[in-house]
Amino acid sequence: MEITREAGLTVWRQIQQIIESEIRGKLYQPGKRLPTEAEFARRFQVNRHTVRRALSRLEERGLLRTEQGRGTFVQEAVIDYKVARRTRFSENLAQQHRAPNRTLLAASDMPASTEVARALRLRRGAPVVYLLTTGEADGRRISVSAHYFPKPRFDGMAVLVAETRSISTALKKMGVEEFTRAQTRILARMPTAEDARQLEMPRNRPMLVTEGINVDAQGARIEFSISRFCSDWVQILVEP
Amino acid sequence: MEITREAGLTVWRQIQQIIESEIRGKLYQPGKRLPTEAEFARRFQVNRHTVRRALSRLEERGLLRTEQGRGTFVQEAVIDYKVARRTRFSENLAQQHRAPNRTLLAASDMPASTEVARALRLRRGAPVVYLLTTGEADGRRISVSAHYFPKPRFDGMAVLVAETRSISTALKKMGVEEFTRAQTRILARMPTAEDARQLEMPRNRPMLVTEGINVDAQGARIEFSISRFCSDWVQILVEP
DNA sequence: TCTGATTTGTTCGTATGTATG
DNA sequence: ACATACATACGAACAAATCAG
Repeated sequence: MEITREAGLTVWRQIQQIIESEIRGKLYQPGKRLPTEAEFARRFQVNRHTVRRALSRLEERGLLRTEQGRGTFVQEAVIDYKVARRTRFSENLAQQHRAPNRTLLAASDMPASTEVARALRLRRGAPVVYLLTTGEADGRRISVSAHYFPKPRFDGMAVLVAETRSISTALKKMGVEEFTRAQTRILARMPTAEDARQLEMPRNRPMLVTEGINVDAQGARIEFSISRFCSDWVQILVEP
Repeated sequence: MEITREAGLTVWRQIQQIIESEIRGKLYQPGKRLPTEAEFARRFQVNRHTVRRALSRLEERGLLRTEQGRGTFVQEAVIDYKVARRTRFSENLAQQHRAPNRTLLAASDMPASTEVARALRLRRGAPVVYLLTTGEADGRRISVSAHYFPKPRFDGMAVLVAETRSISTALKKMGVEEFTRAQTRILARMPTAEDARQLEMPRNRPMLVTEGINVDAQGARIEFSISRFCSDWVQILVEP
């Protein structure tokens, strides 16, 4: 591949197309680091700015991800996290042929905060079961979630979730055959240091945060959850 | 939460982040008064000027509102942008008692890109009407959207949208009495320089991006739209 | 814990070609 | 022919994040 400076096409566009074809041709593997900007600049005999312009366009399009001080990486395929009336983490990912898994990081009883109380229609300070879990797909951590269940109805959730590695299976064992998602709020924010550590993501990439309320067949609120995703790996798909 | 004076981060930035996380964590309820500047100064062991600097930055970003002689209040500015089967920008905001408006920034005919063609079920390169609009609430710009409509069915949309200042009203005048949202994809990313300029937001705050497909009563795809929001102002609320 | 090397991110300035009126 | 505006490209320097020793 050669860069020409006479043709109508600008230099940075030619470089963009070359790198893009090399990514699509799997010359650089997903998740792996690309050559540095300086190396590209040497290879194409251009200024680093010109390379940066090409890379930045590819980043906008989602083919690349750059991390300050670390390098430029080929973006792995994004996961569509479906949100619908009936949303189950494991079914969600199984449909996309990805191996799902849920791991319990922490569990405790605590009094409901104002936010949790309002979501579960409890009094502030009422006892709830708190679980902190991670969701994985193909062994990669894609979400960290806080779950709140009203006590005493859901005493013992922690043990069940740890055993079954699934919220929906644990709920079934607690006698909740069917549940649906009443409301989901979605927002974006930058990760705190702890968010970044838990999600194994860089601090300069945005997070998607979903706050969801699940209700049982009778309409009683059984779970409030706050899930955090790295937006580089996960998009949310809303389907009626 | 502790303030450190050694790290690279200035003291007022640390305070800003702590207060911001407390606001986002709903420790201070929207509309309610925050602790006084003097109380913050005591708590963080800093001068009141330092606290004021943190607060003033949060006010710039719209999270706070200060009133001389009364105190500092959490701004209830976050707009819930509802996404449901039947989503209308104007009804959406009218429900929240906010004055909605839509402004046409640009309009043209163009051939469908791969993405647009797939969304509208057209051949790549098929002619579409492209509109760039802004959505406003209470005079503040909250979204910038690109809309794509298939030609020739929606020839003349640009004029109608400019006149009616509403997509749904314009569609009605084109004979589309009823339409529903078939799918919505939601993602977060950092704004480009152009995004930031159009949304009047800083470069270091994340954006929420929604990609939506609308279909008419017969199920034909009539619109593909990509909307960008500043996540500081807007959250997305998914309701079945 | 500190230091230096590496890598990306940002901001200057300069020069050139092209399209427009 | 000239002025202006804009995008492209190069160069230098420094800031910020990361990482290995």
